[in-house]
Amino acid sequence: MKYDFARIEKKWQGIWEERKPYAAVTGSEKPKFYGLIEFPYPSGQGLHVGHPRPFTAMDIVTRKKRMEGYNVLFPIGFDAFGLPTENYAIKNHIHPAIITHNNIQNFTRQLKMLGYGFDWDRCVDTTDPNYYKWTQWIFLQLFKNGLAYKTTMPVNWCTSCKCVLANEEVVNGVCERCGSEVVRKEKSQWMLAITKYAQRLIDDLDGLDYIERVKIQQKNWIGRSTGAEVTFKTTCGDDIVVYTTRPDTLFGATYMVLSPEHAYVNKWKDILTNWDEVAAYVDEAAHKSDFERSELNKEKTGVELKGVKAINPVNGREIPVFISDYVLVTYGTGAIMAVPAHDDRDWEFAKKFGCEIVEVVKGGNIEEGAFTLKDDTGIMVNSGFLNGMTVKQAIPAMEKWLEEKGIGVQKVNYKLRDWVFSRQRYWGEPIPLVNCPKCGWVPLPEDQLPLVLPQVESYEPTDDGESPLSKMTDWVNTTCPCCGGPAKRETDTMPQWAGSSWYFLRYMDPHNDKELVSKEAENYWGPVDWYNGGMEHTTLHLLYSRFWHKFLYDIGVVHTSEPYAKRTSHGMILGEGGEKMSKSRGNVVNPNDIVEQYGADTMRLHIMFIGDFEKAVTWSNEAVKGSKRFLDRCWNLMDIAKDGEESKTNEAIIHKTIKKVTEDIDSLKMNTAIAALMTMVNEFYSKGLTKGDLKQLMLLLSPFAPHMVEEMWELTGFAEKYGKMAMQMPWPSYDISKTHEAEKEMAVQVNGKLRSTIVVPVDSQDQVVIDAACADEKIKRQMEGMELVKTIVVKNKLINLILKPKK
RNA sequence: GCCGGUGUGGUGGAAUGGUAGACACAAGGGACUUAAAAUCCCUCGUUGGCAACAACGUACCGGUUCGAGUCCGGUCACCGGCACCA
Repeated sequence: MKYDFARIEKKWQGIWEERKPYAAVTGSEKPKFYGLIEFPYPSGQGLHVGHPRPFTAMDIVTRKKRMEGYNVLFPIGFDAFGLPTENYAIKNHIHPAIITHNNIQNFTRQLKMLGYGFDWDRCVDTTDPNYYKWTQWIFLQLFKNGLAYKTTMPVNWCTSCKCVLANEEVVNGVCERCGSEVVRKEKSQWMLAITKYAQRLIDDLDGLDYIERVKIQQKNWIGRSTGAEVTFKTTCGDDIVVYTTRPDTLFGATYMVLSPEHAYVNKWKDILTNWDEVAAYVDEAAHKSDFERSELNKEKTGVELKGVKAINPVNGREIPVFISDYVLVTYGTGAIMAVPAHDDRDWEFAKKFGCEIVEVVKGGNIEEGAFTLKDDTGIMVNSGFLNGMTVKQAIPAMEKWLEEKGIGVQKVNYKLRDWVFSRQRYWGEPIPLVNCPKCGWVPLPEDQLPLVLPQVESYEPTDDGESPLSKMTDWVNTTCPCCGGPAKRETDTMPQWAGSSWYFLRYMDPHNDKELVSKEAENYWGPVDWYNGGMEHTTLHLLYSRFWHKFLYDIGVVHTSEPYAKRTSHGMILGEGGEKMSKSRGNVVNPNDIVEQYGADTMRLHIMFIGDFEKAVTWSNEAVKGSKRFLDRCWNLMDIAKDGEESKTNEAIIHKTIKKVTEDIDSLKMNTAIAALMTMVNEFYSKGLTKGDLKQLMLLLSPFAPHMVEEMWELTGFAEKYGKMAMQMPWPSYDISKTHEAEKEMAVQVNGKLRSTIVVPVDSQDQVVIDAACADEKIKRQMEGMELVKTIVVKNKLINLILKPKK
């Protein structure tokens, strides 16, 4: 009988739909396993070939866990708010909700076509009011706890999306989503105080089983540094506070720089003798985007604030004060002490503006460039009481001195900024706050949630930066929940990252209309045991959701301070030619086509076989055939398998393969697991097999090719015999003593070079092996005129004979 | 510039310090077939040789070791992330 994948896959998908073998039961006696994949954005293009890679891997992991006796939660949902849908709505005049609904249906159909073992009854949709009710609820808790605040600040403004972006959404100065220019714009925005969690977000990484590069990337992004805040007096009476990581170089501070946005610039307006020049520079800087500012880093610019001098606290010297856009207002105190001898940027600036350069760490040539040390062993000079110390000794010495004099304190700084949370767009969760002229920002009472998105005429954002919702006067004008007076609703919406920051909790209890998740369900399922997702989310979704989860932990909603116990990441799938798949290159592979031509099981198997899961791989349509051929060969084994239990002939290969596949699935080495299965099948063909042997193959293959295996399981009578599907059987176990063949081929080296191989009984004594090696014809030839001085035997692997010419 | 990662046949890729190239794809040869597809068998790192075999070979240079793709030091190339963060 031929392997008719189309019929088989349709048949079993129907059976699974009906019998629900993937349903997770909250509170079962079995140990729980919560495997999670990043839920997709239901785009109009449908499933991309990039989706099945992580989905299939976690599907295999969870299928094996089920067979190992775990109560598995493997859920799916849709992260459906977002700009592409909104833009499509604008263009085609269809409501985003309708588009979303259609796209979700299409995705659902495609995901079911691939045979994933999702518990569909727990499917969530972030745009469903029953879902975003709880997104809004969490926002209200953040607000009530002082972690959501509104402030006017320069923000990243995408000129094309007409929308504010978070720092994490700006890549190389352009919008991560659309690639358009991002400019600075002063706007009043809702912010989330993620920086209050910066230290915990770093510290708690240590206890987590995340792949190392994720931890490193998150740490770098949070960017913790330690140093000191030092106060400089000025001739005008105001003190300038700076942040420095190198207080030891204070004697070398020959000038100061404030950022153009520093509050003192305006405050000193009347003192400055060159105000016009200063004002012009400030104005110019204000109109540059962050990108332009850093692009122009070839040449430092700035203006001296004439009329004010600062006083270096260690030597009392008066030093000039500048403004320059190389000092960022958003980091530290927005002001620096410049040490041109030991900082590249300060050196460059000092050369251009003719500032004094004083060497305070010996060893460089400060005429040619700043001497920036890679270690802290440099010796201090020109530094009064620090002279002769190493940098390592000088830092605490100076910190102590500053502290005693009351002019400096130790300080920790982070690069991480608070999260710009509001968006001037329609297709997002409404922010459930009301602005009352008397009471200020007032949260909506929780019993009024969800605050449903109103129907609008046009979703088009405006150039003045107002959300489309602002035109809905009926909706905007409301009454203050606090005093009952007239008030206005917030018209900005939440960013796409909101709904995805907690969705894994909703899966635990998706239909609860009283709480976002019940205590019982959260206690049972939390935390997520294994979360796989893309590296591109490391400093976005992954960081945001850790932050929200910590907050939920603090207010007692969840019982763990971290959401995910384990995090792995998959590599990208590249198009033919090793390039990123894109419509313009015409190298996009549609999973539909592969499934139609070869079947879902081949698609699943091949996407796992293609290469190292963590690395980028190139898709090849040609190579898919090999995976199909393998499944055909598995199927055809039914014709040649003889009746009987597991055979002695195949015992070693079967036990070896069980061991290999078991270990490889746990470490996501699906490619080598499949290679091992292929080797076993090849051996079955050359040595013959029994139904008992085939049974083991079917069980091992079941997570990879579930449709085909269930059909084979039925045809070979095992379904009837056990009254269970193959996927419901226990995972095969191996006996380590049965993984060895009776005889082993061992390599024989002479002076480390392979010269021959011998076959000896497994676990032979060293002397037996050496004797056998010396008796080998090829080795005998090597030994002529030589003397054996040493032997090295690696059990069951090799013998190395060290020979030396005879005297 | 800083932080990660990678470099192995024609291709995708395997190798706890222990027989480099498992497992596949492609290619070539053969069987079956009227023919094609499918299937099955054989060859398949480079050089020399009919062969047995020998020499060379995991980006490059050096080191440690009985033994290095793997460990150490240095160099080059590519990929990803961050980047005027004081």
